[in-house]
Amino acid sequence: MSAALPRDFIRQIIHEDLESGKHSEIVTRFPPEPNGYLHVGHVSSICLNFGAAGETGGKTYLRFDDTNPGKESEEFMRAIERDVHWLGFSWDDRLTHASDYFDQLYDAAEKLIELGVAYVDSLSADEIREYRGTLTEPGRDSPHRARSVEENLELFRRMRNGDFADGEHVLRAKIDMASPNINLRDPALYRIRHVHHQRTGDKWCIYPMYDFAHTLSDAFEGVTHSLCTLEFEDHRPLYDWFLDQLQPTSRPRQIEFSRLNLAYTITSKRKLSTLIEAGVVTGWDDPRMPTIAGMRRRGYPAAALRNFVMRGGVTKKDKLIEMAVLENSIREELGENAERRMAVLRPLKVVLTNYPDGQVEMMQALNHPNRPELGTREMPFSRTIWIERDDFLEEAPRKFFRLKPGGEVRLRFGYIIRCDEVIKNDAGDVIELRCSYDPDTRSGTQTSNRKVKGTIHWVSVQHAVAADVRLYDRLFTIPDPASAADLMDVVNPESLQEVTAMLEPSLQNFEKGQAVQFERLGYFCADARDHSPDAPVINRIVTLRDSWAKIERQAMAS
RNA sequence: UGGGGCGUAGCCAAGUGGUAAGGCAUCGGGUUUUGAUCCCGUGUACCGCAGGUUCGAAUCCUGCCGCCCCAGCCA
Repeated sequence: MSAALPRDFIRQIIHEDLESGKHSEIVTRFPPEPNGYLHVGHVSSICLNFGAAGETGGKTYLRFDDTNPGKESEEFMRAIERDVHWLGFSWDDRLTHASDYFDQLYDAAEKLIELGVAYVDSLSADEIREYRGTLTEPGRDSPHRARSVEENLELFRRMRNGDFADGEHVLRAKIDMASPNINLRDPALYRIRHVHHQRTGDKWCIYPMYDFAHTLSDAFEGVTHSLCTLEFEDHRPLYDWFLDQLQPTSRPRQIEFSRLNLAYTITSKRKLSTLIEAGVVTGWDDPRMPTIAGMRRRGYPAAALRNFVMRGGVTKKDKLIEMAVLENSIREELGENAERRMAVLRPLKVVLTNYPDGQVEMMQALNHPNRPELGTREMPFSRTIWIERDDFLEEAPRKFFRLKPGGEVRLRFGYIIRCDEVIKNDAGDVIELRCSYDPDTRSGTQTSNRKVKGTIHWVSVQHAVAADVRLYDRLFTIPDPASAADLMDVVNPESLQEVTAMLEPSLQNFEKGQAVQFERLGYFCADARDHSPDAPVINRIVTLRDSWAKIERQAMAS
């Protein structure tokens, strides 16, 4: 059991801390800023935080880092809660906000002033930038750096009371303007913002900065291990500085890990919203979006996502994971659990000339070839059926074992048919096939042990249900779209293709969100938003592995 | 030419001084009424490079190279 658990370096630290008695219970937190939707990258953080704590009987807070009103909203909070919950994690009563601690944070700020390690600066933002120096040159002390404790206290209180306009003053930590670590060059702690806050209303007009609020929120909640991404590594000395100065009863430890990047996608909230604003996608939950909401709507199972990030592990190395890994996790999950159905994406009509007109037979179809306990369903079979256009080739290569003139194929759960005649329109397009069926070859009967190399799927024309099927492909044309000068240059114009497909009648009651495999095509789900029984809208989750496509590719290459 | 990180096969990733797990991908093959699943098999990884310590190093030391992050009153 425990041997199956991942033992990445963070979990190792956690176990050591438990064994050494440093901690008796592990407490972590997932601290999103509610200024956008969660994406694949967050899945890894969520699974790490909730996973590492949960595995040891510890607990995890879902804490909204809502220190920048104006950019944050309730809508995003609700979406985040929904996503984390859907992923399979719960926080019980541990749903908190940085804003829950605004009073304590304010008190802590005054304490820093009293300690003489924080001061009110009255330089403008531009001046502060100038004084900060550069990566290679030290900064200079602000002329206001030497203000007395009393003056600082008075100024800071007046800041809180609303005596000043935005930007007039800022509270800064007094650390070291010459530090090689720029985060230590007197970072801002509080800024004036006369903005309504989504939770605290107009109570405050000064708001704490991330480093200050985050460190103390961790301490207030008794967080033992504060896990964050690599870009905050430089902030750790500041994190520790706050703890050293204020000596809270609980001392959390910050540990950084690398974020997860997925090939052909982006995980920048800013860029994601650009896509929405530009109309490239329909919203945060567009099935092409790498957001949790988008992936959920696309039909990716939560378990697949969890397995996917577990496989990647937790390290400090920059990574760009191939799509194939994600797709494999999805196929693995769906292959095991999704029931099978038949649907024809690009229909080609086939008339079985020797099949009695008007006759309908009910064929027994397995819901899952490897799991007989999932039962069977009936599929009506008749004289006229739809087959996939791709399953017929007039001039077929030797290895093509589907339908071709004079050739035979098995209709899955049906009969073996032979193509006798190809009917074309004036333009020369194949519009119909005339075939004959072999009555002795009905699936399930022992009357025929004839074997044909190919088996194709089909749907009876008179019983078919038409549906709008959305075929999705990667949103970008290059593996690392974030590296593009202009994102718009690398969006895949063919990320969405819509077709009118023909579904087997049992799909009449396809339910929103339900996922099935359309045999030989891939996994599909009824769109959670647009689908309805009389106007089915279906998303392609992922295709099946396609070794025929590979053979074709190889043929093309040679 | 400041500081902080990271470098093990195409992509991830174990490994913590004893002579390189695993997954995905690839390429073969078997089973198959989904060219799916499943099952076998398949990789000289100069462990970034160069020195050094050691009986012995991916693991320790030194130097070098490459990549990422930091100059928001964003998080």
